[in-house]
Amino acid sequence: MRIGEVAQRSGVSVRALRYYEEQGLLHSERSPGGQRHYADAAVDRVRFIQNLYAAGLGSKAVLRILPCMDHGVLTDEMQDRLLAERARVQAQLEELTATRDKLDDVIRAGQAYRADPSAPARCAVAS
Amino acid sequence: MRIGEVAQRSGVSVRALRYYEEQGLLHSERSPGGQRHYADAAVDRVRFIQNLYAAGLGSKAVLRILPCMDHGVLTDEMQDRLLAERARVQAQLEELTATRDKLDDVIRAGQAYRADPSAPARCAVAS
DNA sequence: CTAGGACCTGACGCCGACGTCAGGGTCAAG
DNA sequence: CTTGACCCTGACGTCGGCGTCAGGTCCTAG
Repeated sequence: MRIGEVAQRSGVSVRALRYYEEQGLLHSERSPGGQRHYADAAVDRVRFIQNLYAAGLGSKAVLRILPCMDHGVLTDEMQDRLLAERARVQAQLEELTATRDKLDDVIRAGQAYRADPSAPARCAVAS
Repeated sequence: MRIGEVAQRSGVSVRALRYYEEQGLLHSERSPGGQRHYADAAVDRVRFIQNLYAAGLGSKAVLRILPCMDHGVLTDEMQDRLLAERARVQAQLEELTATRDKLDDVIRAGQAYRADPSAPARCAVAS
């Protein structure tokens, strides 16, 4: 499939796909005329890349992680990196959970205030 | 307390605090000489701002959310925004969880390979 | 009174992950 | 063979969240 279809299926822009290739994150075969052609698996790969970006990893970190998806092989160094990134993601998860809960607090406090404006007003900003 | 102490306690840079003020996220009283002075609550506020940033909200979104922390009052519009942002955070949480699990898959597959390199190698890249 | 550490206001720099524009080639259908 | 959709390679633009430097002020201790 060509780049436009990959873009559509994976939900990212054509420009982004070319950027990924530029960064060494995504490979393509070329037609005689120079156009990129991708295997079906590229779509999932792109989605995974997006996930890693969303998890706060930069393209360098992604570049360090992706090879083991290709080979299924894990050097000591790779394993360390993967574990380190896993830890980072886990930490992010916990922070995010706390933030969500805090948002819930604010929402609840506001609703309580709306129900009874004379009640104790301020919501806790406590950490 | 002055800006340096707030910075230290909240774990962000002095520059960042001035930036927050510039964006209308954080208020300070000024000494006669022009130096910023903060209430103790500023530290928690700053941490919360950081959390919201980490949750992927831009300063505009944060600016829309913070007022209700100050007043404890919730207009219809504010409530909608809060709920919307909560939903976004929740979605992020779920994506992140999936990403973490996928990382675990990769790690496990790699370890299995190391234990027995002749075993079925590739790990799943499936969405 | 003086030193030196903390603070002030601009204002420019940076970096990643693309957006966007220009100018031109490719390719399948009719 | 032509058309029109899709694709190509540069190369510059953007935007947020600060970092950093310059040149000057404040304030507290001794």
